[in-house]
Amino acid sequence: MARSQAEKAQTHERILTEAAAQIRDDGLESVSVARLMNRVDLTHGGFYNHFESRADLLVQALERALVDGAARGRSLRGGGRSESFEFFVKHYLSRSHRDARKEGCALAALASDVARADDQTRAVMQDHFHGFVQYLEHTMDSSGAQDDHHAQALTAACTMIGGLLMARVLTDTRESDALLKTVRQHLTSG
Amino acid sequence: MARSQAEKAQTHERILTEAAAQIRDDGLESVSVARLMNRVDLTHGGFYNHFESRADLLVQALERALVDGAARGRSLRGGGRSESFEFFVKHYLSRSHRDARKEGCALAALASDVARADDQTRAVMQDHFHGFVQYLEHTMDSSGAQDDHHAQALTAACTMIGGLLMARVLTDTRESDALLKTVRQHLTSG
DNA sequence: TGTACATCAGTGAACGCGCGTTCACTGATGTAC
DNA sequence: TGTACATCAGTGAACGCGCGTTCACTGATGTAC
Repeated sequence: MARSQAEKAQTHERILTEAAAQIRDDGLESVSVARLMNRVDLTHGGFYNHFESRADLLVQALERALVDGAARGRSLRGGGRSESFEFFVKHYLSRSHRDARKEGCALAALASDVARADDQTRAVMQDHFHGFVQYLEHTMDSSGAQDDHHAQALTAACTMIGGLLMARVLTDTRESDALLKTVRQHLTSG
Repeated sequence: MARSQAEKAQTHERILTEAAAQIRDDGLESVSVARLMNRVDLTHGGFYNHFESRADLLVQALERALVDGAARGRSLRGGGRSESFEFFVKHYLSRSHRDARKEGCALAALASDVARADDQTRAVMQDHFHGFVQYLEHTMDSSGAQDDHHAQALTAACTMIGGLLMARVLTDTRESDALLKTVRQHLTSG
């Protein structure tokens, strides 16, 4: 039942993509090797042809989750001239983003998990957090204001991540919607 | 080896306090019944004299973690007239709070975990989030400004939780310190 | 106050289960000639 | 192009282990008389 090299690469990709979705949906610790392999229609033994260990997979899946989450944001902006801070905030703090954990920003989905993880894992998220802040700063630079854009971008990033997280915590949909709206308005009014 | 009723209450308390510290330090899923009981110098069988199940314990431990986290903030304020927004933000976004997950704010420690938990669990955190926002609003009401304090308190809460979380993610201590300082200044300059 | 007894907090063996990982095996792939 | 063979992706049984939960047991507690 061997497969070609191209097929192996595809399999690797499928495992990683599934794991990345899984950890955003249910946390780093929710991944079980056998269950993960079943979801991509394979048996568990083959896992070790692709990854050294479960821990190795988790680091790679976190990286992938962060990339996928950022890519989703990028796809929204498309080719148009929609790279405004307001546009980005509006989509980041939207009901659809709140309700799509599996496809959404991995910074928010996994912040608490990674905050208690080892250095290697935190370093992966740290890099992507830098990218997130830099993008925000970039959208601000094209605006006219003169203030310290880095400090503003850093704070906005924390507000957005915290806001999305708390919107996902609230059980009352109306209240969660209201939180998103309030935070959105606060960020785009200043 | 039976114990008096007073001793039972003490045991219950010790289990709950230990579990509350444990989940803030290492997440809801990190609790194992046998390990938890060992940490309070008991054997695992006795656990079910105190809790219906592990899931039951986790809900109660979350409640306790949130209460303990809030109590820690309250103890800082002491009896003095230190209930200013600035004072609270300064301590919430401090290095010592960042480095004391076990004793710190459970909203930040468990936000991602709870965001993906069941309704009952999320409702527990929701209640405490309300309390957190109300306290912030209260500290603002004593200030002179006229703006919408509820909206400001809600946004500040998200910024503080997101800021503390990301400070814990960053592996570079200097950078983490700088993040805390930047967010602190941003919150207390407006 | 003293005795007889029901209660029940805590013990530790046992249960069935899913976990991460290993490994002998299979058969298609892809290379050497 | 055709044949012989090494490689290696994927299979599935097996491993030892820790998990949550149950239960018969123990002996101090605390009540009834």
